[in-house]
Amino acid sequence: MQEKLKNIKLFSVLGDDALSLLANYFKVVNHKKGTILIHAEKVEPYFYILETGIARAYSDGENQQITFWFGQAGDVLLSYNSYINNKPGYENIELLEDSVLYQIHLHDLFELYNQHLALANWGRKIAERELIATENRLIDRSFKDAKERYRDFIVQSPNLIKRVALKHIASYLGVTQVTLSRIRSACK
Amino acid sequence: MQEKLKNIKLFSVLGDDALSLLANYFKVVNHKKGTILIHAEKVEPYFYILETGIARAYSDGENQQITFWFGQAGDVLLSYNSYINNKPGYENIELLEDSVLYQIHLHDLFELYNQHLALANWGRKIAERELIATENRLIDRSFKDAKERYRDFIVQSPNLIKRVALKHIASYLGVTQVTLSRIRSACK
DNA sequence: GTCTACATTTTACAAATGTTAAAAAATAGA
DNA sequence: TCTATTTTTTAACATTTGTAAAATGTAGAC
Repeated sequence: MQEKLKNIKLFSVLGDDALSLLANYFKVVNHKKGTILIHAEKVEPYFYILETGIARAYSDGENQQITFWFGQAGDVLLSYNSYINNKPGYENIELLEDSVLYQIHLHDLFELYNQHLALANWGRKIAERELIATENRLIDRSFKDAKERYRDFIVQSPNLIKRVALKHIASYLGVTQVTLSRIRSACK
Repeated sequence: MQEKLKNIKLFSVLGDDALSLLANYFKVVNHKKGTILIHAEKVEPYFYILETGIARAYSDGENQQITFWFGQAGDVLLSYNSYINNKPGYENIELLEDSVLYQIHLHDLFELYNQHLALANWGRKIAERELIATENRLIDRSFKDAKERYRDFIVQSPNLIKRVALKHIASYLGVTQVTLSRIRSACK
């Protein structure tokens, strides 16, 4: 397991001692495309890292779902409100492809955080990086119009464009599918 | 200093040992209204906690500034990209009132993170909480129209409505000042 | 192949928001 | 208090985006 974890970029900053500790608790799991790994309104007790596959996080509204995050190989999947506050989360996470994941129980992870300094700081950086990315997306919503956001998305996530339904990309970009379709036809 | 820090909610989860460690490095600083405490495009080496006052974080565009965050008493002010990547950040942070702050050098803070387990986990939670708040704001941009976002803002941040210029609130809500003005006059 | 379900595009119209400019109101300093 | 400056509002018009419904495209089951 330790060898497998070593291949994940997220773990590359960790020393062998931290890695071997983690390896004791991580477990490989496989899930089919369409699996809802994390459910909104529930306390979800697992922390996952995606080895292969694609995932999306979304929230349910009255008439629509809003996809606000995509996960790719090496990314962390979890219910942040479960993780931080031990309370039901706001996000569903769906696997958009058959996936292989590494799974650890939050209980174990927190135990490790409280035992191992390097791991606690590693966990800190995971959240900090995600925060910067999210804050930048929020800022882009104001600075850039939908066309620019779509163009940026194509450049920054060419692999997602190919593999993810446009309706999900539309809501990720903050527009309806009709608007995205208009943008796409104007680009031809 | 330790007694002062104890009054900040952010520190309430810390034990006396962690707090006294921190207290050795934190320093009280005063700044006038209008001070730009954190500059975009620069590596900013300090981590601040606001004791009294109000602050806003904004990014500069070609024709406009986008305010994407407000800080109040007890909140953390820093350049996340300086903090995490030791690289120039994207945010300016301006004090909107005369303020009292606690200041610590990032170098010292990281030293503490690498010495003290409880502090490393405390730093983790700071970022995690901010992440949840930011992610929720991003989701709200899609689910709610400007009128709803304004109403929510009034309810959730009544103190900011009173003390912050409407032009800043407009860009925080993701609309122009003209649109916010229309919303406000329709609410009367 | 044909059927079915689902995804995407297109169309026409409606609603929301942006742009620009100007007026009005509020505020800070002298 | 008065002036100068800034903030906020208002107006007219342009643009973007949303909504609903129909048309088209796509993939898999049979």
